[in-house]
Formats: sequence, C-alpha cells, structure tokens
Amino acid sequence: MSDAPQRSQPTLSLHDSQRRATVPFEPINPEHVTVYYCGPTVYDLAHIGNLRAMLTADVLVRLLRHLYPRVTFVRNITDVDDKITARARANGEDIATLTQRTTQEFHADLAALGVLPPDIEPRATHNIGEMQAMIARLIDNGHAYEAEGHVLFSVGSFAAYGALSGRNPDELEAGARVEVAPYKKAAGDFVLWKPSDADQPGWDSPWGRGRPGWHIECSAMSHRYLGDSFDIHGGGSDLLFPHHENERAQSLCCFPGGRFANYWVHNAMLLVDGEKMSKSLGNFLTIRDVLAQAPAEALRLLLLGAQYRSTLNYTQAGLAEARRTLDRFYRALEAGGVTDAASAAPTDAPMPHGVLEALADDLNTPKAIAELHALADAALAGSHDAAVALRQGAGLMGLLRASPGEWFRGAASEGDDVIDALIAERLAARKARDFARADALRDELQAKGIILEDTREGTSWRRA
RNA sequence: GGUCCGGUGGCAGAAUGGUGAUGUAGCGGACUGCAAAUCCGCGUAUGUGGGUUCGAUUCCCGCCCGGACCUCCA
Repeated sequence: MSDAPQRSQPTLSLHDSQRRATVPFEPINPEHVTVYYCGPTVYDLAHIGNLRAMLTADVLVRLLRHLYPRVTFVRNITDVDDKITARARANGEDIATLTQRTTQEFHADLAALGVLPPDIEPRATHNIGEMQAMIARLIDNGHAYEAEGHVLFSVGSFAAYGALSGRNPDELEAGARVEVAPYKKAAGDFVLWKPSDADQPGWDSPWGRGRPGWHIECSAMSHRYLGDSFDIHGGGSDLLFPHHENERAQSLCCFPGGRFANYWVHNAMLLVDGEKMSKSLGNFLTIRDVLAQAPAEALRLLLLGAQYRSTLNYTQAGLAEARRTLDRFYRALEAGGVTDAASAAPTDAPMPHGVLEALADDLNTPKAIAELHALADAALAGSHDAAVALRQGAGLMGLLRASPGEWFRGAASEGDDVIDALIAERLAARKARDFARADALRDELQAKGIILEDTREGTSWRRA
C-alpha cells in the first residue's frame, strides 16, 4: 500500500530444491548470512552455461547484501580433477600452469560481466588436509571404508541418502549407466579418496598416495569456512545429483550435529539455439566468444531475462534484443540527467520497491526488468528521480554500470574530433537547406558505424 | 526404462481460480526536410482431451511435445 513505510523490506522467498517448494528465507543468524556455491573446475575457458550459475549467485548475493547486514559468500576453485590432469597432458604443460591460467581467465571473464568476487575463494589443493580429516572421521564412524587403495562412502550407511534429489537408492542402482567398480560394496558408493600413480597429482595419506574424489572438496571447504550449518548452497541443476546429494551425505555423516545447507538453490540449464551446448554440435559458446560480439551487459541482461529456474534458450537474436533494451535504458538515464557511471554515484538512493519485491520473490529477474522499463518510461519523460531509481534498481542486478556516454560512444578516442567535424559540416549544410549534402555526410558517418540523433538541443551520436 | 521440470502472442518472457504484465518484432499516427530517437494508438497467445468448479490458462487425470538428471557437466 502507498502508506507503507519506504524502508520496509520485502520478505525474501527462495525455491528450496530439497523441499521442492518456494519458502520464506529464514537465516540461521540474521546478522550474518552464509552462502556456498560450487565454483569452476579450472581446465578450460568458462562457457555461458557456467556463467548462468555465477550470475544467479551474483544477483542472490547482491540482494542478500541489500537485505542483511553481513553476508559471507564462499565459492571454490576446483584445481584438482582428472579432467585437469588430462588437459594438462594434452597441452604439454604442467597442471599448475594450466590451473593458474584458467583461474585468471575465469576471474577476468566474470569481472567483465560485473560479477562481484566471492568473499572467500578457496582452492581444493589448499584444503587437502581438511578433506583427509573428514575422510578419516567418516571411516571412524562407519560411513566409509577402504578398498584397494580407495576410500569409499557407504551410501547404505546414511538413511537419508536420496532425500535431497528425491531419488530412491534402490532405483538408482537399477538405472546406473556406469559400470560398477569391483571394489565397491554397493553400486551407489562413491569415491572419497583414490590412489594416484606417478603421473597423477597426489598427496600422502593414511590410505597411500592419492587424490580426493570430487564431492569431498566442497564438503571440506564449506565446513572450514562456514561451519556445520550454513544458509544457502547453490549451483546448476545438473549438480543436484550426484554431487550435492553426495556432499550432503558426507557432511551430515561427518558432522551429525549440523544441518549442512538449509536452502538449496539450483539454476536450470541454458540451451543454445534450442539445443544443449556441446562441442560436437558446434554450439559451444565461451564467455569470450560472446563478448567478442556484444557488450558484457547485453549478455548479462539476456541471461537475467528468464527466471533462474526456467530453461533459457540463448540465441543471437536474443543477444541483439538485450543490447537494444540497454540502449533504451541508457537513453532513459541520459534523459533523466543521470550521466555519470554507477561507480561514481552516491549509493544512498532509495531502492525502487517494485524491483526489490520482484527479486525478493525467488529472484524474479524478468519481472524486475519489467519494473526497470516502467522507470525508464518515467525517466524518458524527464524524471530525474526515476532515472536515479532506474540505475539503483538495475544495480541490484549488476546492470547499467557504465555512464550513458561510455555506453553509446565508448571511451573518447582519436576519431572523435573527426566525427564532431563531420557533424558540424552536416549542420551547416542543413542550415543552408542543402539536404543532399547533409544526408551524404550522415551516410558517411553511418558507414563508420556512427548513428546520428537530431534533437532540439543539437545533434548527438552513438556507435551502432 | 526410472525420477523430475516445463509447454503462454512472430519471438523473448511474467502472472493468475474471475476482463493474460513487460519487452521486441509488425501495423497506423504524431514529431522530423528525411532519418534516428521519443511519444500515441492497434492487432495477435495459455500444446491437446477429459474432470472438479458458477467460472480453469491456473487445480486433478490421460495424451502429445520439449528439457534436465539417472555416479566426477553450471
């Protein structure tokens, strides 16, 4: 209602995968919200599907920071994995070179997209000791066993196995498509530790030189930085099973007093031209592939254009549309007198309530973007307040970070005075009513990718 | 084969047990020397067959179609 206090905060609702319902978010400690996301395995450039998970986390964390006084966001780097070993070998480089380079590329790509860095970004290889401690404890309390140099988690020892992903362990065995290793007691048992040969990365352990299984690292790192129980664990829906199910089993068996994650947030997959991304189809797109053809914010807007739990189809047409939408938003900022970059603006402007309400409703980014359109309408009509609110609301989604000048014209470059000279010449021709000459000059500029806009105040230009 | 999610206008994409947002594309108009931008107006949608209900796009069941997962993919 209009008489509600402006400062009232909406209640955040999130869809919890485990409860399979959208429920009010109640933090363990409202003074300090804790979030863990599964980060990348660093063996290759990140693709736009990876990016969707990172963007979902980014909007979630931005919103949490707006609603709560303190948020700790942990996102790991997986820098030990058999895919890494294989790639390093194929490239003829050592593992550390590959993982360091790929990590830097990952950071650069996310920075280009305006994804805020996590508060803590632990690396798997820096947490081997924590993993071994957990594995030893799981063996001690009867949830894991050693077999032929491997340590395996015994799925049968955990009655709640399958509860997160809604699976029945008996049916899993029947449908398993992977050959069951002979040393497993049960088909569903998964590796906590496995032996390494001389060519594979390995660490000394009570079970011989070896390396961790995939799932244990997230259990170890989330526990180290966030404790037995934390608020939100997120990732792509393809991680729900087995990765998250296994993480949960390990953590709850290792720390029976804790609850592990209270809310599980999973984003849906991204399609490209209606099909799953795959190298064989030739539709595999890295973040860099897309950034070569459109501004980063266009990609960001495109990916936020669908609610995170819906499958999103990436297309070229969609990217182009996102870019035009941003043209409109930046035009609205300019019309409303917001001409500096977001980083230069005061941050105490009120958050538009419609945007906040939409995002608080399980991160309804499409609805929030619709709210931005309403603000843009008002800003285009000349409202400065609306323009300020537009930028503030967009900022909650990491959008409209540039100044309108930067967006339309880029950083000042050497060619700019040439453009200004041609515009001045065209203006003179128009005054002389030599429209043929004026149009020829406009065409000349258009050929250079410069689009002119005549207004009452004069002629402005932008890059196509 | 099993489990789960989804099918809304040309396209993208919200919402809802009671006249279906928003954007984009299209059409008409205003403005402009013409454009560009902006503004005004218009049209078009709930996959399919049943059921519950005064009323279903929404809830339930069947069917069709698409997608995810089924032991190291975000």
